[in-house]
Amino acid sequence: MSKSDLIQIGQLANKSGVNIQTIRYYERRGLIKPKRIKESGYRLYDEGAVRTISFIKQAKELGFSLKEIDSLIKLRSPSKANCAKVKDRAGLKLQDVREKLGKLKKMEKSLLALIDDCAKEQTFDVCPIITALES
Amino acid sequence: MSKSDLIQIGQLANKSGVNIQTIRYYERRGLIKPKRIKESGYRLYDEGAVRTISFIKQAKELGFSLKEIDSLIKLRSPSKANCAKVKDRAGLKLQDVREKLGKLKKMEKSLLALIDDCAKEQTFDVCPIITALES
DNA sequence: ATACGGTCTATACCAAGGTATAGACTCAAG
DNA sequence: CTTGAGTCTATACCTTGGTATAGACCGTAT
Repeated sequence: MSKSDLIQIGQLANKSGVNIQTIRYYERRGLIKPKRIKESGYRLYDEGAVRTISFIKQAKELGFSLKEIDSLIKLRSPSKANCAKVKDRAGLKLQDVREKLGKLKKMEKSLLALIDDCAKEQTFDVCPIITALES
Repeated sequence: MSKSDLIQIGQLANKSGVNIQTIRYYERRGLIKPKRIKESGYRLYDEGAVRTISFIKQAKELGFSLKEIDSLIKLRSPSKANCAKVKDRAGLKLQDVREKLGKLKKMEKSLLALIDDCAKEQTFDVCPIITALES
């Protein structure tokens, strides 16, 4: 597929596994926009759009809101002019991500422990899953 | 505070930083229940409830739905009878958690790269953030 | 015994993130 | 040149995860 092959919204929806209305909704929210629009009003997208949608889906699964995802997406293509600002915001996002990483690692550990203990047919007074995330 | 000190819903809400209605909502959803209930109907909670609520809050931030969190909580206290089932479900949750971990790590990496490149005042053709999560 | 804050149930409302429908227009195939 | 699938806008509706309010009851300090 060459760089200039543009697809319609239905194909984009298919490729990226979301509803057509959802794509239009993301557009209203400013998360994505078509490469170009025909005179008829038909939206035309490039391959990058598939990646953007799949990014949105995954970031959502990681607990980011559409607003946060928007600000992540907008970090793209920093120029000299906005580089400092982008760097700051990327730093903030990095903190978020690392916090989430820490919590998930604790959760992973406790699930492993649970599975292990279970194998030994043990029981617990205190739930190891819940205890895992104590600050 | 001794083991038998029970607190009222308002205190629980305060300690765990959520709304009183939210606690009652979680109860309706089966995520939490009071240690005991007075004849007056007043709910009384132990310290474990604070931990449960804080677990729910954190798991939500990690992108788990209340339904998923419910099933995580219900993994607690496996007995010989249900141990095999608990082990299976813990295994499934572990997969979820590891997938999320992988994605977050990619995100962390690309944020670091972004910050680094930004420091050198570079620009990009393709957004490194979005590219990061490609499967 | 009364006042005042906490709690109860029930019900209504809210925001985020979609999803569905109606009615009109587009476009490619026959 | 029509027919059927795809798309358009606009609007209404839905689910999840809460939050607020009303009206009644509880509990304790004065």
